[in-house]
Amino acid sequence: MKVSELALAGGITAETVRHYTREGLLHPRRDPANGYQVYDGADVSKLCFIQCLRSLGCSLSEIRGVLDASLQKNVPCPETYRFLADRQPSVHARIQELETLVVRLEQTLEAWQAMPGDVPSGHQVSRLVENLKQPAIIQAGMSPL
Amino acid sequence: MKVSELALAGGITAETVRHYTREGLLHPRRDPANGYQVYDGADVSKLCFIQCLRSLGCSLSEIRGVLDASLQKNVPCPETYRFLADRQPSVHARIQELETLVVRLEQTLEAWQAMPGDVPSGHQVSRLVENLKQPAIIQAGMSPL
DNA sequence: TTAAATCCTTGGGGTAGCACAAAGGTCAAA
DNA sequence: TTTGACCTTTGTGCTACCCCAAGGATTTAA
Repeated sequence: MKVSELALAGGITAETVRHYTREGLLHPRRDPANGYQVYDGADVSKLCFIQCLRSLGCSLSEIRGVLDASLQKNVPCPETYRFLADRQPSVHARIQELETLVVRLEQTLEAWQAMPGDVPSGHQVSRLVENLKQPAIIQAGMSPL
Repeated sequence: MKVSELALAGGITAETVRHYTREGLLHPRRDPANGYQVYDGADVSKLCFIQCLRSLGCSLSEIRGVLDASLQKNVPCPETYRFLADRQPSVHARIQELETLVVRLEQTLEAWQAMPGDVPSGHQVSRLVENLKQPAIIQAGMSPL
């Protein structure tokens, strides 16, 4: 299969597939006839795995590491286990963070809606948004997870 | 207060404060004596607000928009309400996504641990990680939330 | 069969949200 | 007064992409 076919299967763009390939996450073979990059079914499931890890906050180089390790030993190795296990706390923390924020957000919006008048104005409203100005639960650098 | 003091108060780096200032999110006054950027208490709560919105997945330019609108009318305006309200679904979706992924992750790790032998190897393990290769629940472009 | 539309390639540039380093000015304590 | 920790601006680098253009290959439709 060609780039855009793999991209379609993985729900991403061909550009991103090319990017992953450039970064050494995918290893297509070359069609000698036309120089096209050729992927197979294994690359589709690899791509799903990549997307899971991306969504769990892993960088491309980390993912490359996991992929390379699994590939070398031809099986998911202890390093992969460690790596995945280490991810857990930060994912839980991120979920917690988002849940806290969404509650704050909802409180703010509800209070806003409950206010008399179509277009709430004045320092009434100012106090509502104060809710969203509370000190962040966010730890440095964790947000983009 | 100076950059690094504000940074400390907000739990971020001075570089990031400077970045936000360059991007027009913060508007410090200048100490004419030494050219230092001077911030006040309002900037601290502004910074908390910024971090909340960042954590909810807003870009700096979006945040600048909200901040400018609130500043112009001297009060959080309907646009701000709309903006915040529009955020809700994607935050819920992201929480859902992370929860699904974390369950998969835990299943994978539990199954891994339950396996006989200290260093699980062979195609036994391969099948475990297959769990993480299921088609992504992820919608294009939503992950970095 | 030939022309048009749609792929593919490489290459370069742009983006956000920072981090880091250089070169110089400032400030408070010893 | 000197040291060391701060501040300033400027500029470069990073990650994980996206978008565009030039030029070749392939597919499709007349």
